[in-house]
Amino acid sequence: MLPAAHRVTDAASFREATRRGRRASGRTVVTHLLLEAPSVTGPGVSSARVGFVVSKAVGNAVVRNRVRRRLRHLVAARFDCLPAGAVVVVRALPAAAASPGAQLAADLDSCLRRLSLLRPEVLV
RNA sequence: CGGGCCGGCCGGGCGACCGCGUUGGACCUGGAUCACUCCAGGGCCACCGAGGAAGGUCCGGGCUCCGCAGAGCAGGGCGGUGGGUAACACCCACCCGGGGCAACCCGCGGGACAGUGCCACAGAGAACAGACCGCCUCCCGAGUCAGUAGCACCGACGAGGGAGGUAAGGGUGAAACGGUGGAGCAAGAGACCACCAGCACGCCGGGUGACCGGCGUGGCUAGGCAAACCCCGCCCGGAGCAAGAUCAGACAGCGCACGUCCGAGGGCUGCUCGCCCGAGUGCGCGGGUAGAUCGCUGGAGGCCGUCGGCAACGGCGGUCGUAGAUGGAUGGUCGCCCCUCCUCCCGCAAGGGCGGAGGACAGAACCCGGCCUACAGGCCGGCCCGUUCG
RNA sequence: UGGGAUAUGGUGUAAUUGGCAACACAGCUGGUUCUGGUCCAGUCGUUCUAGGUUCGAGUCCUAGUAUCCCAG
Repeated sequence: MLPAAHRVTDAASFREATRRGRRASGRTVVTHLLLEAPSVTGPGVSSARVGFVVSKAVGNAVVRNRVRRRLRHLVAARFDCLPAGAVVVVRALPAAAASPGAQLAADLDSCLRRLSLLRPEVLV
């Protein structure tokens, strides 16, 4: 899926990515991208890292877990397109709770394309 | 066959590909070390990987720390009886009260002669009862009748008023100081009698007990609310795994107040006492860190058999023992089967077929025992009532 | 994790010891006016839900639901 080493796990990175990064939003997700963040990226970390935000407004614990797991699978399939050192934060909107996996994939691709991360031939 | 009551259990299955986490194994790379070996990273292989409620966090414990927690008051909880349990506000059995034809269900179910308080409206009267209508006796008495030729006296009736008697009846209310019948009386009344209901006391019998049954005596009647204050009995030290322990790492102090055995401040929830620690502490401003490891999963454990017990449960024997994340793993995409529903088609019907949709509630975070709440669908067992047949 | 508070027409708030659910604004209907406004009258409630105590519950008790706040 997505190994733990490629996850964003500290609050500072989340804050930097959501405040200073570029943003693209769809119907079900909002994607933040921060390229080459030296203040939060350590010297040994070279690959990209991804974090997820699924708030309580999305649903109860079961729904939130399901949304996050689907997004992790979708991001893992597109992980090679992310540049090294990038910090990506994917935030789920309440509409993501009732959406099927294909809808989430389309929205995520739309966001990544507008952030110029995805080549057209990779699109589903 | 129809309706109902109770208890127990499951809560999708199989397969393919791609993934995630813990643990273990061999291998590779790097580092430490004379070495044994250890640490970090990487891909590979193997095992395992959510629930009956994991949920709400409402109770009870274990565990950890608070110098092992003392007394009184306050505070909180519980409340029929007996048992079970580590403990409980839980469970089982029984008693009492209520509901149901029944199986069965429901009940915060101690005390109202220790005290204080409340019982609106209506009603005469609502808590040491009361007297509106009514009924009865006596007195006064407009007047009427009778009587007389007429009037008066005497006699009968009598609107109305007064003095008393009475509480059976009416009416109010959630609740009105026993019910029915008799005897009695001017009218009436437990003032009296019989039966019934209920209360108190005594004796006898049964039960561990709550309590139940019987007999006798008494006085004839004693309202409800303690989920109002309260009284009685029993129980409760505080905090919580962000407890707590170890390692690594960072920084910067300054001002004010009190104090160093005439003791600041702190611990024992709050107050008082008492005990203990005690040389620094409190407040304000400013600065720094919030990383790793342990705790961390074997526990009052599950299942089977047997014995004791009505049961909850307990004794003994055997057997199984496999989640441990930390921005938080346990998944994603499909195929087949199963169940339900819908459209259409075939068929007299039972039913069959193509296609489509749906399959609940819900995610471990220290661990147990309960309670409560949510839940598609399904399985098993026992019992009651009614109808029909034998 | 521990502690606390609230829920009443559409909205914001009341209701003394348990005893007729009140007020303002908004909405709707009707009247007044040539029309609109103003004004007048009327209308609008599972007192968050369920159960219980009581003759009687917005109030008392128990359980639940939702929202908010505080401490670490």
